[in-house]
Amino acid sequence: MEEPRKRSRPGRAPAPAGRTSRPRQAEVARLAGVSQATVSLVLGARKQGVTISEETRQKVLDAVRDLGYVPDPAASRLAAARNNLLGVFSFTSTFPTDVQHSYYPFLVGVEQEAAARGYDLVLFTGSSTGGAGAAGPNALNRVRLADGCLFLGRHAPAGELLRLVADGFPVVHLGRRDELEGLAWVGADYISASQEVVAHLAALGHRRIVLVREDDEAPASTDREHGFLKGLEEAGLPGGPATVFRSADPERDLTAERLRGWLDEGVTAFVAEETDTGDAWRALHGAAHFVGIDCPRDASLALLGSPPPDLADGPVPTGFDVPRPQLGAAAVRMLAALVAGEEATEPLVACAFRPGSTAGPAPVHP
Amino acid sequence: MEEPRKRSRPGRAPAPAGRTSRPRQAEVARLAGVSQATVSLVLGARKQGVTISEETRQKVLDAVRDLGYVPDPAASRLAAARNNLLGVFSFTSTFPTDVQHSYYPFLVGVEQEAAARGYDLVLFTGSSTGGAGAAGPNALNRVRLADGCLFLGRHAPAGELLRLVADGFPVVHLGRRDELEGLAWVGADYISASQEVVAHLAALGHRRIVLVREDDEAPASTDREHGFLKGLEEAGLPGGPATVFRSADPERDLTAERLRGWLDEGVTAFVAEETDTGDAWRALHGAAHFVGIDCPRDASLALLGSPPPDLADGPVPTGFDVPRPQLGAAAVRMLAALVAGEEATEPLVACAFRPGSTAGPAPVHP
DNA sequence: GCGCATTACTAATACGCATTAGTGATCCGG
DNA sequence: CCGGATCACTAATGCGTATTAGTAATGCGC
Repeated sequence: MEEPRKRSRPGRAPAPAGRTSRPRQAEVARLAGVSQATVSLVLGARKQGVTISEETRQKVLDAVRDLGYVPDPAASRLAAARNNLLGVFSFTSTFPTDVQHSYYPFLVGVEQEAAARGYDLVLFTGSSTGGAGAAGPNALNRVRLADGCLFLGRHAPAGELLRLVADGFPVVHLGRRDELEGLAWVGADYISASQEVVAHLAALGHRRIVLVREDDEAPASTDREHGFLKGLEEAGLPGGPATVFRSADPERDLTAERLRGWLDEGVTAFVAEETDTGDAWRALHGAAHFVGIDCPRDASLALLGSPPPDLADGPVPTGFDVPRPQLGAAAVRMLAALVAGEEATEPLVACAFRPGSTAGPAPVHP
Repeated sequence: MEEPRKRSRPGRAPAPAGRTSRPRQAEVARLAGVSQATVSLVLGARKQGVTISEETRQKVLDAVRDLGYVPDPAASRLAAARNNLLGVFSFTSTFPTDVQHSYYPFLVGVEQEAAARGYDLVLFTGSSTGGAGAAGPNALNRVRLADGCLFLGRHAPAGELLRLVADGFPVVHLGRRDELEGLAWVGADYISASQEVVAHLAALGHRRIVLVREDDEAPASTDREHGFLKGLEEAGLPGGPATVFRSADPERDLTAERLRGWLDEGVTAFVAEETDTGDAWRALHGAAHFVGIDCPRDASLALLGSPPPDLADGPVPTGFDVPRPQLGAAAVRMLAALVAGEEATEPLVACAFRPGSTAGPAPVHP
């Protein structure tokens, strides 16, 4: 048989030359005259029952100082079975050249909340997927190296997302996505916010209000319409499809004639939804200006969201702000909950009403 | 006595409830009908002698795909391997509320270059906030989880940085930092760029040029002065301390009288350095405006950098642009080189000359 | 057809730390 | 003064991966 000599250790290559190896807990333990486990106990946040005498504690801490010991995060995280890493995946590049197109405002909240909870962030770039990551149908797999992952934008392929969810991997989508069964998400409460804007207009005396929206089926759009109609109903105002103007190209279809027609019919307030392009608001704003409306004297305007950058210099529109940093923070909270195996937290984040200066009392009609 | 049942395993807390754990190499191995070691061999970059049959290789790769296996970064690191993660650490929050103060332009380049090389980025958070991420003297230590780390801003504590370097951990500082022995950095070549601006002015016929700078010792400042003086010398113009106006508070000290004095002495061009606050340029710009100088007819102005945001709407200053995205990319290139055990790459990145509209031919003197 | 190479794997670690069962001591009540 | 409780620690193990020694199977030369 084999004689019991010590195996010439497999498992490790010699340490890279020239690299002064840092002290380990074992060295600290030797210097302090205790066991490695004791060192770990002293250094680790006190868990439960374990008690360490003050004397031992000091010996260990002294040794730690003398040797300049610092823990190896890889080992800690491996042993603790959690990496303290949250993924952030955006299908487009996280830092596009043009900051206007970035998720920056969300990331502000994401970073803050993650930091507050002791998580670091891993940024995955789905767009490139060059180098190591396979671009194939499994491009999303790489996110599994984190404890959970946040998805930004509506371009993440549904199939892969659901696969992750089905595997029990914690996933949170920033932006409503409830067509995907089981996918956790956080989103802004456009319904309540839109309703509130209508209530504001109604309180100012407006009886006939029209919503201008683009022609898509995104939840963000239908929610706003929903809230708009709910607001009308609450205020006891006439609702129905006639109060909603829907167009695939508002800048072309929202003509001066149409606007004058509405005014003649007694409409005194107009509400536009916010979209990627900002076209609805731009069209409304443009037509009102063209017709020569003195806003808010002749009529009131409101915007269900924030104005596009090119109109940022104009008067502040009455409406609401999407609290992007708070959305980011809420997403991290939910993700952290899922990672911890808890229930998902509240998905809806309230929008802040913005008084603005484009809405005023309804003009007294002759 | 106890019957020989399996020890109720110490060493591990039960996995968080309800969480199906990610697949490991062991699961892949079982599915493929091979050993864990084989999986590791197939996935790892082919080392030496080991050979794997194409058939086995495929079985393993199929199993990897089916299970969505991704290596655990902590385990990889612990086993002395790479994990394709580059750290990004900024002492201040990476995404401050005000995008103006962010490292965004650098990150554009960092992300691109990292993606191109197959690295993902880990954003180490909690630098500013006192979150769970520990503020202690070892706040920087967690970056060791990554293969290397990029540091932004000049607030990273020197001691800890040097400790990382001394331990052989790949570190690159974005921004010159050569007072720290052994620290690799990348920075903009302010010397050449400043020299070029002076050359441009000299070519326009200016014979007397004054530099306005703030009163600090940052390399970015001294480099600009150095390049300025070098430019004068090259052009055969009078140099010396008289051509440099140095003030801790330029807006107060750079008075209209002083400016008139210079003009009377025959100075026809003024150069300001760029600083965090932009005060030098603001003072110069303000005084020139106050004195009623028609720029560039009466005198030329130049800015060694970019104007502060509040002056972004004014005329484009002649000077140079700091190529922030390229700096980010260069930093990643250097970091990747260090991780691969190669020599550091070129640390200096050239700035782009910006013609602008504030410099013109020197006025003909009576 | 026997030794020696080569091929294609697997077994057995080691990495550094966290956790928990176990083990002497010491204390305490009755 | 004995059994149990408490205290203060240590031993043993596992986390998931990389590496290397070992091995069975096959090929090959002479």
